[in-house]
Amino acid sequence: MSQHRHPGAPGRAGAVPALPDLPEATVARLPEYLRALHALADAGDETVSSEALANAAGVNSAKLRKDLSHLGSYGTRGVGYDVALLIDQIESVLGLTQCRSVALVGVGNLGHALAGYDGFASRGFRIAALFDADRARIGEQINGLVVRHIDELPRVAAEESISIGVIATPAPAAQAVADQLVAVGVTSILNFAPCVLSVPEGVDVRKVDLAIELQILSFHEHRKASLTALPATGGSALTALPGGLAATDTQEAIGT
Amino acid sequence: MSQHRHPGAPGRAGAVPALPDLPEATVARLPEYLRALHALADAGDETVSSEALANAAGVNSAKLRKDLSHLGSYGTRGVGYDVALLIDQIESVLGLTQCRSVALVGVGNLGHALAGYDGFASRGFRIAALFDADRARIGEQINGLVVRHIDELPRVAAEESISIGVIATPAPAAQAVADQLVAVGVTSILNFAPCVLSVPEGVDVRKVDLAIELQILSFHEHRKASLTALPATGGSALTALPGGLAATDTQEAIGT
DNA sequence: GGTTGTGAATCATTTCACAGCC
DNA sequence: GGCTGTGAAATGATTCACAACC
Repeated sequence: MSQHRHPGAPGRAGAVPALPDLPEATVARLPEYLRALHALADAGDETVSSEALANAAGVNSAKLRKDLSHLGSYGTRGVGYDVALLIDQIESVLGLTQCRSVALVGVGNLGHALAGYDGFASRGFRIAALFDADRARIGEQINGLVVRHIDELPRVAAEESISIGVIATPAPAAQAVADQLVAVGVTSILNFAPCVLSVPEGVDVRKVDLAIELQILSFHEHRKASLTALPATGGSALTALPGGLAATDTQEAIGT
Repeated sequence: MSQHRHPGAPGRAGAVPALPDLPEATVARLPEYLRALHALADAGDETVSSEALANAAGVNSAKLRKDLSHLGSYGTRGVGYDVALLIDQIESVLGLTQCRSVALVGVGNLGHALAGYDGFASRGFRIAALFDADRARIGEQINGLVVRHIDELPRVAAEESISIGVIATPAPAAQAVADQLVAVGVTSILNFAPCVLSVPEGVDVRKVDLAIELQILSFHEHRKASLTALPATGGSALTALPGGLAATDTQEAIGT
C-alpha cells in the first residue's frame, strides 16, 4: 500500500487502546472470518476451533490463528474461540460498529445492480444516495432511493455523512467523479470503472475489475491446457476441447 | 518458452514445470498492464517507457520491469517497450488469443448486470449462455441471450465449449451450482456469492465479494479516524503531492 | 485428551541500485 | 543522456512445530 505508516511508538506509552497495526493481508481476511462466524452463530454454535473456523473461511488454521493473534485474540486453549466475542472483536476492529453511509455514483447497468444489492445492508452499510450525470436518469427510483444529479453531491454528502464512495461509471467519467468525491471529503473509494484513479495521499482506493478477474482465470485455464498437452516431449496433441468430460479423476467435494 | 531459471536457489526439490511459471502477483497485474497498453495504442503511441506504463497502470516502474522480465522481455534499452508487441505478448501469455466462452449462472440483480456488461466482450470474453433455477425467469431475454434452466447446462456447455463459469446466485445455491459446473468440465469459476466453495483439485476459483471490499475500506476509514484523534506521529506528509498524478501506489496494492 | 499462541523457518514479493545497452 | 534487465537486499506473508495452557 502507500506509505502511510505510523511508526510503532506514538511518543508516550500506554495511551492508545488496541489501535491495531494489522498486516494488510490479515485485514483482507477478517471480513471472511466475520461472515463465517455469523453463519456459525446462526447455526447456534457458541464456540469454534481454529480448525473449524479456518475451514469455513477457506484458509488453513495456522494462518487463522496468526491473524487472530494480531487482534489480541480471545481464544481459550483446549476449547476454541467464543463465537459471539470474536464477532464483536472483529467488527470493532473493522469499524463496523457504526453503520457507514455509502454514496453510489453511476446508475447504469452495474450501478443499478449495486443499488439493489441487499448484501450491503445486511453487512453494515447503507446506500445513502445515488448519483448520475445523465439528466435522463435523474429522478428515477431504485430500491426506494431517488437518483440525483452529481452536482448535488456536496449538499447530500454533508447531509448524509457519506463515509465511502462507490464509482460505477464508465471509465472516462471516473476520474472526475473521484475528484468530486475527494472534494467533499470522502477518503475511501471503491472503484468499478476499469481505469486507474489518482487521488491525494490519505485517500484509499480499492478497485474491482470484473474483466480482470476473468483474465486471471484465463491465464490459469491456458496454463492447465498447456500442461496436459505436453506431459512428455512431443506428446500427441489431444484436442483441448472440453466437449465431454475432462480427463481428470478426482470428483470428490471436500467438506460441506 | 522461457528459459528463465534462478540458478542460485539451493536445495530445490521437486519438479520444475516446463511452462512459463509466473509469480501469482505478476499474473494478477498483467491484465492491468494490458488495459493501459490498449489505451496507449488507441492514443497512437508506438513505444512506452517502463515509467510511463507503470504510471498508467498504477504501479511503480521497478515492479513493472520485473514483471515484464518474467515473460522474456521485449523492451529496448534507451527506448522503451513496443506497445503492439507487448500487447501481443501479454495476450498470448494470458491465453486471450482465443475468445473464451463464459456461462453465467444466476440472473438476479447482479447477474442481470453482468449479463449486460459490455466490458467482457471488449476484452476477449463472450457470455455464451445464461442460466437460472427460477422457472419464472426462464425464457427471458437479456442482451440477446435467452435465460435457460440450469438443467440444460450439460447440453449447452458441450455445444458452446464453455471455458469459464460465473456464479451470481444467492449463497445457499452457490455450492450446488459449482458442483454442476465442475461436473460438466468447467475448471475455472468466478464466484460472486458470499460463501466459500469447495471444488476438486485442479479447479480454480476466484471470489469477488462486494461487501468485503467495503469492509476493508471501512477498516482503513476507521483507522484514519483514530489517527486524526491522536497527536502527530512525526512529520506525516499529509499534503498533496505536486501534480495530480501523485499517488501511484495508493490503489491496487491493497490485497488481491 | 485437545487447542491456542507464537517464535523460528520458509517462501513470496517488493524495492534498490547499477551494469549493460541504445 | 536515457532506459531496460536483473542480481541482491529488504520487506512481508505463510507455514511449521511446539510450549503453554485448559
